[in-house]
Amino acid sequence: MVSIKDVAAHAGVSPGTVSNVLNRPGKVAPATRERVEAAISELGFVRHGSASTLRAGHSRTIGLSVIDIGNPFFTEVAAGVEDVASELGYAVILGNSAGSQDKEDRNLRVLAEHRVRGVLITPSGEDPARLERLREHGISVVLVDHPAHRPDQCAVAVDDVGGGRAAVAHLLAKGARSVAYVTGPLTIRQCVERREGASAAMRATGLDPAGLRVIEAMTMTARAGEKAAADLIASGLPEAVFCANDLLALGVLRALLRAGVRVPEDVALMGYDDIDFAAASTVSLSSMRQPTYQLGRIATELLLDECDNPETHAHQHIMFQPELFARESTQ
Amino acid sequence: MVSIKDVAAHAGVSPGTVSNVLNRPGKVAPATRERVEAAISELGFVRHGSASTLRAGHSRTIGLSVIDIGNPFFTEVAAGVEDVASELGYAVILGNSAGSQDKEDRNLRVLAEHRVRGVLITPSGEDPARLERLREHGISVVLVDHPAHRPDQCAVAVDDVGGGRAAVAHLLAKGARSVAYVTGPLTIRQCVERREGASAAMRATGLDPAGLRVIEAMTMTARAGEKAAADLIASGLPEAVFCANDLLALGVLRALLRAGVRVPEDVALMGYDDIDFAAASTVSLSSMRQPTYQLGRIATELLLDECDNPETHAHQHIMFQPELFARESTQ
DNA sequence: CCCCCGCGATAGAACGTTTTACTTCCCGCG
DNA sequence: CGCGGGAAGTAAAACGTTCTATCGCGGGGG
Repeated sequence: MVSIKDVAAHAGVSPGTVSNVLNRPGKVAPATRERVEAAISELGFVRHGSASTLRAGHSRTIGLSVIDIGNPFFTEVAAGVEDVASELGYAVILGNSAGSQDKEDRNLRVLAEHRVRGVLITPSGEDPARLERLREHGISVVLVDHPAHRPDQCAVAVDDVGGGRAAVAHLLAKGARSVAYVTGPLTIRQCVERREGASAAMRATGLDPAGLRVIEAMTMTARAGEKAAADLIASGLPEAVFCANDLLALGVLRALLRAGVRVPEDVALMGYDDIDFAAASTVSLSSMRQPTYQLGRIATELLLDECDNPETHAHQHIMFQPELFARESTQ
Repeated sequence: MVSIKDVAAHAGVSPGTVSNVLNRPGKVAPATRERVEAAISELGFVRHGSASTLRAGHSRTIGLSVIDIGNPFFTEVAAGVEDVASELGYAVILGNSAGSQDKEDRNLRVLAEHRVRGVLITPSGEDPARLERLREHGISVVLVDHPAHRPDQCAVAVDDVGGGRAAVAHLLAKGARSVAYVTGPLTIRQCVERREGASAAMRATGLDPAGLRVIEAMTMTARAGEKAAADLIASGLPEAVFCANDLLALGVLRALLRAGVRVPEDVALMGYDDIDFAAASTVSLSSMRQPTYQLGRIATELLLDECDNPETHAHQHIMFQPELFARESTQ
């Protein structure tokens, strides 16, 4: 294994100079720099990142912890993160919490051990303490798709209450009077806030928000949506169904159609996230679009700014508004 | 920042003993072990992974390099990888090559710098030399969704020629005589092999394989599929369209329907991968299913076996057969 | 002519672990 | 009673960088 010393010997300079070529090429005379660079490529040297991290006290790696990597929503976020990170020469360690706090904890521990420069996280629960521990270890944290826990922290979020309200307002405007809300675990903030928005919309129309029928699925997947639809069918269909995300909605749609229920004639249906597949489904799905890719990009830019320019960095709380796309499922 | 020395001092032992507690708890007397463990949790110590990697010579991290993280196919693979890795205490660094060799090179360099234990890769081109360089640095490589370059290497693949043949044979059996193949870049092996399979199927039915109309898209996305469909419509529709993946097929489907072309009456349509959304689309999509999650799981198991048991490890070349699912789009 | 300054490069310590060789202690056996 | 040997723990070197202090050198100002 060729190290910086071998390169130094081969180029007839000291290891320190090689390090300078690597890290601040401006500080070294052009002639020697070229000699060192020649030696580097000749010997096929690649820097030992761990040694560098150990000595320098920080790495060029960030962590990304998401709730469900199988969800196109997070995939798009991840794409935004990856793009920015790789532009700035950072690597991304991916952690999938799959909605489990345990798994999230394990992932965060791995990230802490790696001394990542910072962490982007969509927390799966509401326990800021775990994130505090990261900050104590000098790891910056930016919340993604989640409002800030505290002022001295960046966060990039989308207005979920507003989104839930707009979605259900739309359903009510189409004439529905009974609405069901198919949601993921109510430990997930997004699910809770979208429900609040839904209730608010009902209240605003003069309906009793207690009439909102809530079906809580264990996971936010199409399969879980199918099961939820079976429940709905068994216990009497509402006039409209609002789902906490598109995966659930697609599952509900599939199960309803299979049972001979017509959408939107018998039941109107709204999803959330406006994933690419929403518009392509059997009955194209009305949904709330969020700026996913941008969410990832901006969060990463904030994080890396916080890491690279700690003194000039200004913490920001960014809140996007989701956008309603009405399609066949709510005609 | 609390180090192993602080823990040692706090527990009244030497740093070496703390290291032993961490790495081979069996070697240390129960009483001292407890004392050390108490100190660890009391001080909130977390091991410095880089120092550990530096000294031990290897890390507990693997790299995963995929062609398109936006494609549910790869997402499912990644889920399989992540599950196995996290079960065995490994972290995963994700790299998205987005089909670009440059980006893939950059990602591999980052992985090499991190001295990852091994790399799982779906190569986006056919240049084994880059992977050789990794192996020279002592990094094991397992190919995912790609046959092995060499015997002393693990690989987990799916029979793409067979899949392409089965898909087109199905279209021909449904009565189509003219077939178009909508594919991604023909630098991607999967695209090439599925075309070969398609040609073989035509030959087997007594048709001239040169009659297979090939439309090459720059990316394998729904958007690219829509554009390809526009081309098809402009230049005269075939009786059947076979797409190199479901994303392309969904795009083609969307564009065809929008143009008033009926599927399958006017044009039969086949996708590939059988992503979850294939069955849920406007006209449910016939497709070739591949064991994606298993692909990721098995590849990771092979990789970690190779890393952890280098002497007993037997290299394997695994080849799965894809499975045809016929749905409305080819009725 | 000498002193000082800055540029370019160097020597060597330091980062936090793991590992090897070594010490100490105690037990059992001849 | 002495000796061998295992168990438990320690001291110190080593891993490959980065960084701080330092040095030599040439040039410009006093």
